[in-house]
Amino acid sequence: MGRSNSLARSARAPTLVDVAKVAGVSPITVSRALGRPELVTAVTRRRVLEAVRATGYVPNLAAGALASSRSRLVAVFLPTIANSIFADTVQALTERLAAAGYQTLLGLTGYCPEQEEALLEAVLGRRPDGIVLTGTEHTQTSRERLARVGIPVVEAWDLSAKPLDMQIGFSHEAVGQAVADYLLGKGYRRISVVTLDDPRGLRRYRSLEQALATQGVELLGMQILPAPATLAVMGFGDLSSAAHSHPPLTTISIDGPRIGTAIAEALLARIAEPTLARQPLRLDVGFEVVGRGSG
Amino acid sequence: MGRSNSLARSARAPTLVDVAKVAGVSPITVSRALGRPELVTAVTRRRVLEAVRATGYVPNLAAGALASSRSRLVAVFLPTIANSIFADTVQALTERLAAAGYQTLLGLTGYCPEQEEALLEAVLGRRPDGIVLTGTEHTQTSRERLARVGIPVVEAWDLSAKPLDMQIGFSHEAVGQAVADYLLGKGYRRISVVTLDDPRGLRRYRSLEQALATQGVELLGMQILPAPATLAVMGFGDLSSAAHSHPPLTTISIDGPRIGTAIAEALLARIAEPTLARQPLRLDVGFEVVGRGSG
DNA sequence: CTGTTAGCGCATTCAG
DNA sequence: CTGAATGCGCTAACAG
Repeated sequence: MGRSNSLARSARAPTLVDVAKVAGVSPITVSRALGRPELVTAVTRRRVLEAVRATGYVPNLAAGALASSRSRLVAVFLPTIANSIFADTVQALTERLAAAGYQTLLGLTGYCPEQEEALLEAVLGRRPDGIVLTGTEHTQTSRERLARVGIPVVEAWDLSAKPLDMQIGFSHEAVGQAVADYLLGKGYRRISVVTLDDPRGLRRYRSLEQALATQGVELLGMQILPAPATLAVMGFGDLSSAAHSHPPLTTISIDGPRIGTAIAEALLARIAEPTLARQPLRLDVGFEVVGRGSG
Repeated sequence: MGRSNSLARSARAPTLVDVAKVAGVSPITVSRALGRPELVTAVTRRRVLEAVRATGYVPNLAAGALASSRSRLVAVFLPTIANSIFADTVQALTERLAAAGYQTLLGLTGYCPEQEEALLEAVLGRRPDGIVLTGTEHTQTSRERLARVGIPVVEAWDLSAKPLDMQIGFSHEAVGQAVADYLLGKGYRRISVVTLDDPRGLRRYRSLEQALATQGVELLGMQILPAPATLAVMGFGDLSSAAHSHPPLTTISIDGPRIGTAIAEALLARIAEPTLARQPLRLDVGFEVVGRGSG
């Protein structure tokens, strides 16, 4: 006893049983000391922790997941990682989840419901404890699968009439309306739209168009750009300084970190209270129109 | 038999055994039909697939991982999701991995080796088949753990003298040198630096400074910005159009997707050939200095 | 507060 | 080409 001190890649990773032997307790006590310390004496706990360090034990989460049917995994589906608008949210979300002992499974759907469906199929095999989707547009198959498996789901960044489970977002129609109000209020009448080819962008566009029409203003034109797009604004004199300053002329501002935290809290609550009936939750996190000099 | 047709959340998810019963074969045959179809008759395979659809079976990957000690999981550690410079790489990487049946575990380290270490500890419990790290700066503990567990590791976006395992990146010293050459060649002599507070940025800076010094040029000053930084450039006339055009005055261009694919290929190769001794691999993917009118 | 028993769902041996 | 037995490493029940 006591020759397991080298850095050599051991053929077999230490298990709970190994730790238990070293600590002189039963395997289940090790399990408890690690996972639910409050069920164990301070003394035994420290002995266990010592043995853990001595052995270099790292719990096998796959085994734990199988035995407990809790994977401690949350799947997060994003259209793309490139759109910085999700960055703050994902950051806050993963941080909060990590603090609660959960890990993040990343899925990239490319704004495509079919790709989302395929990804979902694969990810469900992991039995995640929660799933975060972007938007409210999903294939029928995805909807059925999600309804059947009963895993807590958050649809983020949007609100719709029939939530899968929980929704945390804002109304893109309201954004279009607010932009119209703002611009018309500033006296603008010659308005044009450039948007990414994504469902939420298009809905903002349609809402804006309609709101303008109500006031007798017609859009001068529009451009739909394919997914990874770059937009540059150039001009002379005041236009350029206005457009390039920060923030630009007008921005729709969203509290990304708050959304991320809200998503995490919602999921963790559902996970903690699985008996809770799946009563739809819709949280409108709102947005803000930030114009030059309005802040 | 034949009342399992509803969408009701069944108390128990169907297992291999359920599928086997429906298909009239043994469980192991179902396993093979799904995982290694070439070992099974076309006829039995289709019967199994039919049964899979009928039952709505989704393989439990945790059980599979436990039994086979292959998790089909790759952990990807990023400093932040906000830096778009990683976006292309991660996109290509996850796509390639997904195509090979692997899923991506996301870790955000915030440019902090200690946070990376904590994350690593947690993630190792998942027994990932591969790990992708950003950069070459890691705590001693992280290095030891990684050496011991023997999981294929790729350090991306940088090169160093002592690779953990595989490295795919470029020399940030070379970048600094190239930038110096470029700017001096253009006749610039009054040069200043703004960089994020990140190890690689600082190394580019130091290399640039030194390269300039060799030519008798001294930096006019420098600014180190804390992690999430926004930089705006404003001016009058030509300066503004030059600075705001796309690409800006000078850019260091990296082929993100290629790096992502290269990482995936390297990992998959190692995973497929685990008997292969851990011979360090260093792949320099290079970079390009793209200046206005140079392209 | 601790231990015993049992089984999570699957894939890897081996046989046939 | 298919099947039977066995165990991966852990935790949920119960008992003491």
